[in-house]
Amino acid sequence: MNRQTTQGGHADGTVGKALDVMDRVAAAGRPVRFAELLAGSDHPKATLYRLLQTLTSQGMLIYDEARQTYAPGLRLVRLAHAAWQQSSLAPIARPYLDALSERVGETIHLAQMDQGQVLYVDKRNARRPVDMFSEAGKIGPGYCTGVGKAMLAFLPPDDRARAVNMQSFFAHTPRTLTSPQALTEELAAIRAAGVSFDREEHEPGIICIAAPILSSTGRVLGALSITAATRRNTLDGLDQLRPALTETAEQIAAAAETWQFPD
Amino acid sequence: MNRQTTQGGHADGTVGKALDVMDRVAAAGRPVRFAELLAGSDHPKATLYRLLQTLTSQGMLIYDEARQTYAPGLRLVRLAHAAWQQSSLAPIARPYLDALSERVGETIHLAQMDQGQVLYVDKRNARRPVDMFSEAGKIGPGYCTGVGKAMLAFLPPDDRARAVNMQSFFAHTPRTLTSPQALTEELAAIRAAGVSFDREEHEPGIICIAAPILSSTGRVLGALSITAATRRNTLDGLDQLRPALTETAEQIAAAAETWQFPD
DNA sequence: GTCGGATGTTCCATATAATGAAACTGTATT
DNA sequence: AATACAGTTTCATTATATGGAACATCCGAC
Repeated sequence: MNRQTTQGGHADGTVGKALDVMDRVAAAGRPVRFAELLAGSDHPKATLYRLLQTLTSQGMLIYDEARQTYAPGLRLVRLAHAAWQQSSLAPIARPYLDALSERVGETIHLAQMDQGQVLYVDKRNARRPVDMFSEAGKIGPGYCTGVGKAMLAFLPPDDRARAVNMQSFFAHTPRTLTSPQALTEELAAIRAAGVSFDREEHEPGIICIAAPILSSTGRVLGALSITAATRRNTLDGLDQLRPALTETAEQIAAAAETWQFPD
Repeated sequence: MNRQTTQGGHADGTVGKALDVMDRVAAAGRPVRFAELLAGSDHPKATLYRLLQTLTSQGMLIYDEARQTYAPGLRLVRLAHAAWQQSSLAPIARPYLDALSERVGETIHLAQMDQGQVLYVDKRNARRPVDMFSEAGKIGPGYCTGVGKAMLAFLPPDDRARAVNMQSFFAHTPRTLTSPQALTEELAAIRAAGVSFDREEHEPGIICIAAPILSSTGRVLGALSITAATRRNTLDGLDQLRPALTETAEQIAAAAETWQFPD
């Protein structure tokens, strides 16, 4: 039950409206009926209808005639592959994630920031290395995850303030930080420490240590985390892995740098 | 060097044009400059320019000011996650792929058809991983891959004819089928056999056996393949795995069926 | 430094495509 | 049969996209 700020922003032109519809269909997480979308939208019936038709004919949505429902289309998967490969840290970070995974044996996440939210772009499981965006593409909240806080902490002040205000502050657990003030204080502490911890703030029993990935100019590129269950590890235990974590984060930052400026 | 038919189809409305631009940016496989896109597009400068601006402001593209290049944006990854989870066979097939992987130990691909092309939606690596790049979201040709031929073979005749005509018939290897006639004959043989083989038609040294995943009504849902390197296995060797392959394909089909019609 | 040429950006009258109220069709429900 | 509801189509109106051309900016060459 995750009430993220459902934006609504400045939808420029027809394309913006169409993409807004895409978002809503995707956000539903299951096939949706026309009426459902109509209820949640401020477009008139006919307009929404034609948008859906266009998107369907474009392969961005799939329409199930039998059940009269819309779902995101596979064309997206194709496009996203290109995005993942070119515009995410994942391909660059891959070998370093592999090495870190080998070294610490715990679950690892690589994340980036997208519109105030955490977007996971790669992952290593505690055991078998299922590579790929089965899990990548998943989003999470910024204010109560290790990677989210690590990235927020190192944003430029104004961006940070804006991002903090976009958070929902839903109390996922008793430990979740539920106010902008509390979060802002925490972020200052994280800047001082260089790493962030998730102290069961998102899911009970799940803790993590995370470090930002920063460019040489100090810009936030992403974040890296090591996750564990409280029954298998402790915050102190994770803190032992801090050198491995920050070292890897720096390697990824360096690799990204070379990639950005080849000659 | 993969010259797929670059479609050009019926781009309805502004949304269609915008998505066409997205495709071109994604197809480039690297950040592209305005001029490059302009050259490959039949839109006038100003039109293309505004389309790019809209897409960028929507997060569908990322614009690198320094290099003046466009690349697919991370918003896509978010949307695609939803598509992958809801509209692909991958989540349903996951346990069966795991089991098959355990059983045969070779590289496995799960694919679906998208606009005449093969879209890979999941994968398991071989125990001794062959160096082969294919990940979810990747696309491949229909006429010279095991999964592609398996799906084409079982399409309804008219769809099949249309799909066959959309192929590029580029000769990736000496063994590639390079004419619609040759492919059509092969597809008939595959229908009779129930499985297809890739006899180094796409990459030298890489062979595979593939089976279609068919709904109870005979509709093509996707295809499943087992891949190997010629230095480690033979077509006959792969044929030994046919029961495991077809069995898994049937299990996935059955699972998809239940998923489609829960009550 | 100045010129030439290419690349990227803005303008604005026009044409086109999106809009949405309302009418219509089909399918459940009583 | 009557009613309600979800989905689809119509069409005059309006907003939006269009694209030719002018403008700006960058960069290498002379």
